[in-house]
Amino acid sequence: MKGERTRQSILDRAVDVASLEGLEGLTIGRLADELKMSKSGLFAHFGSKEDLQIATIEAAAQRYISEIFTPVLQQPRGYPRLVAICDSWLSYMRRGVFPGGCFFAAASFEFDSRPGLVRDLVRRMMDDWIGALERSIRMAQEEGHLGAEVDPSQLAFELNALFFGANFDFYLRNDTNAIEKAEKAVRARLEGLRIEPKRARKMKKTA
Amino acid sequence: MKGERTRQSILDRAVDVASLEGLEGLTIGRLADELKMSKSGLFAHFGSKEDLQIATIEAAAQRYISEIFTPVLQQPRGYPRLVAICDSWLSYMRRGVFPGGCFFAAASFEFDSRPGLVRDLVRRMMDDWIGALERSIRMAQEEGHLGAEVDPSQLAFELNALFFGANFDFYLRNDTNAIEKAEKAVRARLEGLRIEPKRARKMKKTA
DNA sequence: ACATAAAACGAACGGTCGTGCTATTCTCTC
DNA sequence: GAGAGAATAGCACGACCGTTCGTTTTATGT
Repeated sequence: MKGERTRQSILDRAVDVASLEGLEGLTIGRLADELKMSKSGLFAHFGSKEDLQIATIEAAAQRYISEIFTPVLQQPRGYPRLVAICDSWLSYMRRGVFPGGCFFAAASFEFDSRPGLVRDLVRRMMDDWIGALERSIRMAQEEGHLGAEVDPSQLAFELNALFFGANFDFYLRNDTNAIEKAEKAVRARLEGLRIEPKRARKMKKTA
Repeated sequence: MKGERTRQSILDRAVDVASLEGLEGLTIGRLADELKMSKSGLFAHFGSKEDLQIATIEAAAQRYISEIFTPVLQQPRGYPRLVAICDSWLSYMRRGVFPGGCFFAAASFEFDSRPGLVRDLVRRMMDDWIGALERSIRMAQEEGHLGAEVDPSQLAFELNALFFGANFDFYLRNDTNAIEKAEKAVRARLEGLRIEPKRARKMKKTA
């Protein structure tokens, strides 16, 4: 099917444009021009602007997952994998996977008070992301690498905040040390909570 | 002058709308309808959309400053004032000073990769804000409340990130504990760096 | 190679955008 | 309270928005 290939190339570009101009700033005419196709030809792949936005978010999520999670799945469960996820996020920022900064940070702030299907999806995606962070924190607890008193939801909140902070400092303020600052804060926070390997006890229990 | 009063009422509304729909989503026609005046009558106060956006940002900054900074200036310099600023920010979030969440968090992520006068102004505003945070951290060092090894730019980065994180968690994820999470993280971070007044040491337990 | 279905196009629609211009209405000052 | 000047309204323009529809091109299966 040729259609599927075209659709994918549209979405690839749409993701980049949306990371730069926002999901609402993404327009069908402009996208069509950039891809040298007609507005109506492009439009036919989606049926509405909202559907295009939704498909764009889904495409961005695929990129996000494959850039951040796929590489760390081979890391050993627990603390090492948690650190790997954080490093992976910061590397994803450094590599400029989306030209306008983290797609989901931008979409989160763009749609945080705009009811509709798009907002609902953005929220679901971010719930998944925070949920994944929490899960990896819990795994580290189960492996005995983090104390049981650590609140996964609290720690996930803090780590995510530092990531968004890095995006802000890097893309708006053009602080070349933005990512190092986030890295430093993340490392200090995690190491402060870590149970040192020598004295680490294995406490494999399902919560 | 009547014009000045009208202009102010336009900007009051513009700030609210922009916090909800973004500075780009703010349109002259819609704003005129809401204020029951003509597009051209409203437009005449500014001369261009970009000027309206810039005036809106300046109006939002006034609100920001009067809601966050003015109340804390009577706090004693140093650690108490630094804590007061943080508390004040979180209270500002809790009170819903802008209906769509922190105006500047939204504007920061909307314009972080959109060259132009608007972006330049948003950036200057955020530089000022971070600068103010850094200054209050340095004051606390000068007063001997924080160790000299603390890097003001690093700490300001972290505090700001936690504030933005609260905005994200509260407005997109509707987490009613968002602000408490940020508060907890901020308090823990600051207390960890604090040099306890010699005579006033007391045991504190944190849940 | 041909029939058929999929994909892309071109033109047009009603709306809204930002922005001019001119005319009218209101508000201050004397 | 009248005249001057500021403030607002009315209307039109061109550009672009998302969307529809009928046509033409291109790809696919036999």
